[in-house]
Amino acid sequence: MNIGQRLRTIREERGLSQRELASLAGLTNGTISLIEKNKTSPSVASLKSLLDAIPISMAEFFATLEDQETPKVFYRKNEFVEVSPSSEGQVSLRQLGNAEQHSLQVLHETYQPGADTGPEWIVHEGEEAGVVISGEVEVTVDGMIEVLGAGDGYLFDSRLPHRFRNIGDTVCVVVSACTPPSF
Amino acid sequence: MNIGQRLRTIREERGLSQRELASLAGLTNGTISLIEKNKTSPSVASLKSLLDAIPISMAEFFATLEDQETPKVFYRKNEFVEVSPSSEGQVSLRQLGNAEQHSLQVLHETYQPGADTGPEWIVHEGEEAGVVISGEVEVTVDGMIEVLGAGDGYLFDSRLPHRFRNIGDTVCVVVSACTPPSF
DNA sequence: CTTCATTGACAATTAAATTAAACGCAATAA
DNA sequence: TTATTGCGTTTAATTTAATTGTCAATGAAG
Repeated sequence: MNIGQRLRTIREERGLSQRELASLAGLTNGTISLIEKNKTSPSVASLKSLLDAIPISMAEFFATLEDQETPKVFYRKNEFVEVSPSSEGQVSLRQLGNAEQHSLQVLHETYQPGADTGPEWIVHEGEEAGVVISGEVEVTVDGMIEVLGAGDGYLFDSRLPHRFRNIGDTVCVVVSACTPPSF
Repeated sequence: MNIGQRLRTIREERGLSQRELASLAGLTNGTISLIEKNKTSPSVASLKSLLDAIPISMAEFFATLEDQETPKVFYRKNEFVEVSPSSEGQVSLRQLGNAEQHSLQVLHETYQPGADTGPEWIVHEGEEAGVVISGEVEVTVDGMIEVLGAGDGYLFDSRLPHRFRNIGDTVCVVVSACTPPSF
């Protein structure tokens, strides 16, 4: 659905800061930040307050949001959705399309030098594969460690504990696919 | 907004029970019950799940909801919204219009025999007045107690602690007004 | 009438959204 | 430099929504 991007767009169109809109709507700037980053799904009541303050109707808000929602096939690079859970800026996971509606999740991943998805192990259902586009990444799967460079790839059962680390001194870019989508 | 009534209407149009819709949407029947009674404001994500299961788009849902939202002046009796906080069934507070947008709140109140808004005192901003339509009600305001019958009325500063009790053996009906709306 | 199934509602618990207070960053001015 | 202001973000605590496990009421079947 990407409520967040839509809200941010119309907020910025009006030249409002998160704090300004927050005070108009009777909410806090923190809440707006979380909503715009799709870290939380606002209650209908909260969203209504925000839209009343802008102002724009719920129907309008969702109309243009759902228009672009007819089976979408092509995505420009700025349409990828950032989904990195802990946003330390070290790891960027940019998702192709609005997942959840598909049984396939494709990510455009960027690992800054030193970036690390661990040390807690990632475990989830499905299978996972990827190709390294540039840089180097150390991939650990169920105890097996390998350093992959541009052109290399991986494929494993996601239920095996796994971890990614950029141990080099250049940015590492990976394109990966998971099924079913989860993380 | 009355999300609840709108949801209930379209759900019943499709001949779905709360449980059926709940399982389709991946929620629980309890949640739907609360939403339909306007006891909670669902998250956009929850509402989306429900509407996808019906199915109907968000825009559609809010469009017809906001259509009837152009400055409404007349209300049929079935359009009053029940707002009694603790629904013991003893006290019914049916609100004229969709408050919050107005600085005046009018309630059509029904007190069953023995019904009591106490013993905790009600205190809020504004003024409050009412007329007894039928039956008898004991009204206590700031320690002053009076029993009012059909045709009688009251008017006081809402900041004074107050309480209503139907001490008779017949249903008591009162029409009241508050400003600003709150309870 | 009893039994079984289904309905909507509710209280207590769990999960999630929201707040309040910070933080880091960039631009500006002293 | 060193404050100062305004921005978006983040974290912990609080508030609110959602779930779970009932409950009484209704209706159909035996």
